[in-house]
Amino acid sequence: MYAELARQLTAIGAVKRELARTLPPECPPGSAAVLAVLDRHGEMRLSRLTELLAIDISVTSRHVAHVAERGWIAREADPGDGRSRILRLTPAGRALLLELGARSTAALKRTLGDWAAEDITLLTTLLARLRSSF
Amino acid sequence: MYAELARQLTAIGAVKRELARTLPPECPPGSAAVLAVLDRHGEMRLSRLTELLAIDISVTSRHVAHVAERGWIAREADPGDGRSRILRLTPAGRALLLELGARSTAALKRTLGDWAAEDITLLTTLLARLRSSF
DNA sequence: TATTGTTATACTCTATAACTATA
DNA sequence: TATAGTTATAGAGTATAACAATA
Repeated sequence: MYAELARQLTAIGAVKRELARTLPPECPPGSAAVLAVLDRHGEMRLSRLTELLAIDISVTSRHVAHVAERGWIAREADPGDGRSRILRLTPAGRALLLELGARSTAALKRTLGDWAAEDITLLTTLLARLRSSF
Repeated sequence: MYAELARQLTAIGAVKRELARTLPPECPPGSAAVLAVLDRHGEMRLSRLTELLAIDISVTSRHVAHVAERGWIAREADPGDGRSRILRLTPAGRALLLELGARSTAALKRTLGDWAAEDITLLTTLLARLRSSF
């Protein structure tokens, strides 16, 4: 049972790659993830973003630098701590995120069109639960 | 609905990384995937393996070279086509696979110990279905 | 001419370690 | 001294394109 789940988890990479192909060249998956988290959870500092992405802070730092250079997020001084900055989506970042959402939704709708809505919701819920278990 | 599924799919990378950490240094995830497919579907040529892994054939070629160098698979001449070779697990490869399965199972059991068996099966089934939809 | 693989190159993601600046 | 970030370096996965060998 566990072995089969492990197999499916590794094989799911193909699906993720398909979704990644819908992204514009300027916005690699790592950038999209940063924008999505900031949109969902609001402004935050780098360490908090690192926790939510579950990657090393050095990786987060590079992703953030990438999206900041393109004007999709702003880094403002943290009034309470001179070592960190507050990260926040800009209007341009929000607009891009809308576009990305439309693309991935279209891709999923195209390939999952024959799924029952309840099954999609169920899968989403189970994935969220799996993630929180780790 | 689709957007939320897309988000969970990208976030699931953290879980995959956790599982990957259980692998021995000599056997990166790509190698493990090759061995798993050969174990599940039996001997085959590179092009077939490429289909099953859903990656580019150039990538498959490198993964296969890696596991072949370590003696985990054998590449025998294809009697029907001089351009390709038949890939098959060796006893050493099979033994390694057993070890890998034990490790990933232990890791999943540790973190998913409080899940109902039906939920694990359900998640596995839905992931398989998602993959086949793509 | 078409197909099967291989190899060179490049890009993205990730982690570790060393380092700077501030608390 | 401890913490927040940054940067350099290295390892792994993947795709594209050019190429060799065989069908």
